[in-house]
Amino acid sequence: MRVASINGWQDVQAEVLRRLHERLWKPGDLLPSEADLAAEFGCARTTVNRALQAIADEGLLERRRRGGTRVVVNPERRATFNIPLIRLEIEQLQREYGYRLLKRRQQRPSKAVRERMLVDAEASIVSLRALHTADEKPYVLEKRWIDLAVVPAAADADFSVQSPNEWLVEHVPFSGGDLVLSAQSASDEDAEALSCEKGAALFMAERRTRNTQDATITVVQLVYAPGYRMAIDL
Amino acid sequence: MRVASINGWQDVQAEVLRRLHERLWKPGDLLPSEADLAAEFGCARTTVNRALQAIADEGLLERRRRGGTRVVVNPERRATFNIPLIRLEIEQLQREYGYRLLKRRQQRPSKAVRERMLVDAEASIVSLRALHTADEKPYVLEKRWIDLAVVPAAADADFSVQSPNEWLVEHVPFSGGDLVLSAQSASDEDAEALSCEKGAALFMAERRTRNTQDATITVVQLVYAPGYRMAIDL
DNA sequence: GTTGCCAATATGTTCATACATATTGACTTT
DNA sequence: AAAGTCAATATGTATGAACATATTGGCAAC
Repeated sequence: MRVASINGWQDVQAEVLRRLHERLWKPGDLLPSEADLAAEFGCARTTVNRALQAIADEGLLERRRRGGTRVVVNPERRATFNIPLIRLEIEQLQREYGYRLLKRRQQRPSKAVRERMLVDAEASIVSLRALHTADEKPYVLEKRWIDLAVVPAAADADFSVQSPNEWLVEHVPFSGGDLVLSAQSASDEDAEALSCEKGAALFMAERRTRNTQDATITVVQLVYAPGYRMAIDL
Repeated sequence: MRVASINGWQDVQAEVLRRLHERLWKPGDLLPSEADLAAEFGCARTTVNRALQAIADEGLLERRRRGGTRVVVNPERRATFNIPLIRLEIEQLQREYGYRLLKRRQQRPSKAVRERMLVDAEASIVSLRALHTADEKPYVLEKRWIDLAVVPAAADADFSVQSPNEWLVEHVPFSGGDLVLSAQSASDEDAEALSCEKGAALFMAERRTRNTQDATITVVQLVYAPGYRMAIDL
């Protein structure tokens, strides 16, 4: 007997994963039915189901009713990573976190901002610039725009002590959004705020957050100081 | 009665999510026990369990035995994204995919490569440079190193017709790895291969792939042409 | 041959029950 | 007080049974 002892669904998952890695079941292959596997492993079909579901969620298996369970051909690696609060990210590096509000204006959106936020020209927007530092050194420049029509309370919020991100997390329920990562050359503004050369290669994350009614709450550009690396576990 | 009809676990999940978004249950709050919720929703505890597990997997709830289910304080947004084959990524943009092997050498690793691959100086490494094009224009420069001790077959593989990535996916079972995203200034080599200015800001993804024995199979640096944006759904 | 229908089948999901396990908190002992 | 003990409790998980649902493939009607 190959299988030492299959008790829980995690054991089933481990065994199935082993067979996948060993290429005993190759990409494109059809797996035995849940019932057969349950019989082989000596457990309930429910248990096998749980295990296969978990693997399918990871993207390694494809399951269809009546069609059975199939090994995915191009196992697209799916990475999941967290987007922490900047403060926590810095503190986790054992460095001292600092925050400074550089600029705050309330205005009509420019064309560029309108496109990013999907709002019209009459919208009232709070525009912010803030710098997060690690051990007194510039870590990331935060450029943020908040739609006052969606978050009226932002007009009176004091962003000089608490970063917009933390304020928003605390005060506004949000649901979805999207994230775009890119590389940008440092503009004059970036270079001054981050104390780096103009034209330096900067890592940028732009994030749009929507509420449950699908209205844009806020858009933020995080422009990191040169040398920043975003690590992701696979 | 607020709840129209709770049949399946997805309904329970939706209702719980609604209450989280509405801040009926605030960050830090303790939820009612599974049994209580099951009673309220008129379904089995198993069903509630399934729903809460799913939400916890998304990172919005924290569950501990005996401790109950708690709303996470800082709902770290967790993003999941796929890392497609470059060919598929380009084809999905409705552009014509092209591939060209620029250089191939078999050598001892340099110090930089040793650090990245965690191998010693006597290792035998296949070093590759390849260019992926979209509509004939440079899309991404692939710099790859393969450890022949781990993948002997790579010595005889013909990478002039098939990209290393696709060859590896087909021939080598792998399990884990890590990924680092960053911004880099274009080196002379980068500028020439990607037909861009030297010093331009380039988006780079560096990926290390390990096999089941935790040995480094391959390290790849993907240096994208200027303007590349990596989009991620949240 | 083409179309339409039906039965077989594999996964999806619910349910009640039972037991496992971690953790809390009260109570007891030192 | 401090430390140890133990029962109560909420989640974690297994099970068998049942029904739901999608999909396949064959058979029949046209």
